[in-house]
Amino acid sequence: MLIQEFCRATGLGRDTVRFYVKRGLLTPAVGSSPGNRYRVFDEAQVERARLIRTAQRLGFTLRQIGALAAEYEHGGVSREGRARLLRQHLAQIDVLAEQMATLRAYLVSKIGWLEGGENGPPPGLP
Amino acid sequence: MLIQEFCRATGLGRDTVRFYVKRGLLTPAVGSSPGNRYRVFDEAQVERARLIRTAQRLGFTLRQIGALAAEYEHGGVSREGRARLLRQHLAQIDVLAEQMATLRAYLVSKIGWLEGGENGPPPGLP
DNA sequence: GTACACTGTGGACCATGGTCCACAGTCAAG
DNA sequence: CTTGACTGTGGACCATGGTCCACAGTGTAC
Repeated sequence: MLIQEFCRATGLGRDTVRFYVKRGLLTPAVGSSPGNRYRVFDEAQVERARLIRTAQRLGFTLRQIGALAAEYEHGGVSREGRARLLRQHLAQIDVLAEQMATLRAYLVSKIGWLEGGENGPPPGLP
Repeated sequence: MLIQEFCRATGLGRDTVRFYVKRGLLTPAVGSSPGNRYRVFDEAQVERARLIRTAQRLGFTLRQIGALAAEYEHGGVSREGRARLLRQHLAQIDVLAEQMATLRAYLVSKIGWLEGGENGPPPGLP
């Protein structure tokens, strides 16, 4: 598929896709026919775009995602190196999860307090 | 406490604190003695700074955090309005949690695959 | 072959969230 | 009363992650 259809498939903008390609996050084939330089995307690229967006929402930078995506595509790193890289990402996610749980618990208790007529003291951050 | 001690207490930089104050995220008293304009921070501000950093790591923008922080300080919104605001944040967190769980599961299975000698096909993103 | 949609490129521009710097006032210690 | 640490201000600068634009080539339909 060409860029427009890829944009529809992924929800990304044309310029965002160009930006990701420039960063090496997406690696479409180039030249749908000899003579042009149209980028040609396949399903693997669509899947990769989804991975990028997910990781991004989790607070990973495009730089980090580049490493993760390269791994995802079986980049030339050693098996141990790749596993170590993934464990780093995992640790990052687990830290995030803990903080998220904390903030979530705070929000839940605060909502309960607000809706319960504000009895007692307002809950504080743990 | 003055800004330097506040920075030590929160791990923020001087300029970052100034930046947050400008944005209204932190609201120190001004004037430790008549004649100066030194910002005076208390424990509530330290706690607030922690809330800001946590929320920020979870992907909230400073703009959103401003609203949350105002709520935290019992800003002048109605009880229903405040509860609604908090539920929005909660929903945002829950979406994030789901995506996080997905990516986490992918990472775990991929690590297992790498460490198990790469038997079978590489796990795909769910 | 002309029109029109689609594609490419390079570069300018933008918002966010800081970070750095020069310069000036404040204040406690000696 | 000077020195040095600390504070304030305004403004320049930076990285990240886009977004917009003008201009030019491509491809298809008429």
